[in-house]
Amino acid sequence: MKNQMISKTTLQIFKEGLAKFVTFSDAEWIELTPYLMASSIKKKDHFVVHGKVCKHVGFVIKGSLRFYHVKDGAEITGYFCFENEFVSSYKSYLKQEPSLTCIQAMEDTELILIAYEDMQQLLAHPKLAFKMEQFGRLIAEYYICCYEDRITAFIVQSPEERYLTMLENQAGLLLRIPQHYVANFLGITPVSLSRIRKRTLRGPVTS
Amino acid sequence: MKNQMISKTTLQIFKEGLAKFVTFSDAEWIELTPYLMASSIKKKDHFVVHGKVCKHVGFVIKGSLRFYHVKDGAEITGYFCFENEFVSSYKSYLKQEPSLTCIQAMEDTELILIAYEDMQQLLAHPKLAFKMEQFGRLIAEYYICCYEDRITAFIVQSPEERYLTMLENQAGLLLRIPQHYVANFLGITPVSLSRIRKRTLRGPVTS
DNA sequence: TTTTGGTTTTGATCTACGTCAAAGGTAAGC
DNA sequence: GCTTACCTTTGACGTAGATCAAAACCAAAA
Repeated sequence: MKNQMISKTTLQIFKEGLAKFVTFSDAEWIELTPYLMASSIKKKDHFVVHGKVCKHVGFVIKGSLRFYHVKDGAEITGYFCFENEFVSSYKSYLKQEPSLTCIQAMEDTELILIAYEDMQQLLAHPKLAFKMEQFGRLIAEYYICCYEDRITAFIVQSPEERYLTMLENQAGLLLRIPQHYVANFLGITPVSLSRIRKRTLRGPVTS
Repeated sequence: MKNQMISKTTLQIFKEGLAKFVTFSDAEWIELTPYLMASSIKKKDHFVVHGKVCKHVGFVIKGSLRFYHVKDGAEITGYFCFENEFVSSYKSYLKQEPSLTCIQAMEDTELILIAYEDMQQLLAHPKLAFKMEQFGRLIAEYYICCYEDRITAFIVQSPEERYLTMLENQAGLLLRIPQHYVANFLGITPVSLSRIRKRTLRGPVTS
């Protein structure tokens, strides 16, 4: 993971990504930019590893990442991040405590990072504090909604139903993620997912 | 669900509950109080029902509630709230869209409520806006951490393991919640939970 | 082209959890 | 007390998903 200057187009993508949550004025962007870092992660390298404190929130400019846990020596993938999404081991980042998950790039990935300490400064910044608080609240609320849906799926749906709804709502992702990662994400083994696909006769591309 | 004046002790409990997130000065409390409502819900009555927009966030002063979904005519309980916790059908409240979950009092319950419109006013209030934003952010972040753990449990643990960790970490709750609700919460049927308990020989009170 | 490493599929078998139904328990109400 | 309503346990049995292992597939590297 190495850090560089932020290109103009990268910054533009970031601005557009943030616009869903808050809009900063040009003057505010000038204040904000010094706290941002560009970074790239090569495929298979890690954004954060188990046991280390997650020091950054990232915004994915390009590429993708997966979250996984290690249990009995095996990796279990629990989540994914793609372009225009934020990425962090949230609990670790928010509490600055060791991360339970690993986050690894699935492809060569470009990010904009904000370090935890910088974020604390921004939250106390005379000109930016209010909007940063608002931004933080809206992001957090956004993820609460996502997580709520995901928990509900585990409570009320069978693995097969979870696969089929994923097929309806996020078919694009299925084309981009190795199937055994998807299986973990659904809470089952790769072998079982293969069988579910066979019996439902509905692969991601079937026309 | 009926609303009344807020008693002094109720307000005190609320203040202490908030203190985990933000502390308001006496002057700020004077501004804030008009936006609060006391409310009570009788056992089995609903805080919000499926299909209706959730108009309030509540803070539980006394009592408990359960979240449930209805699937094929059956109720599936997915979450609980107890004293000193916030309660709302978050996605519905935050987006002001129809709720997918029902929230029902498991016991006679007393709450402090903030209506959505009032919250919007507070978030724009000249004196309180900043702290309310901060408060909102911290609450949301708190729930993100809770949800993250819950999702992880579904991904990496078996139902039996989930039960045993619940037994370790939240044994108190098991004494207060009917077992068939706990079963749903763990993602299994009441019959299966009964068998897990038998085979692990570890009920909630075994000494 | 062949090799290699990783992924998906398939087969055989096991088992935890689901389903249905009956029997006990327990607590509230009459 | 008895009744009623609701939980929990138990039994019998079905099934989806897990496990283990082999084969097929596929794409990148040599």
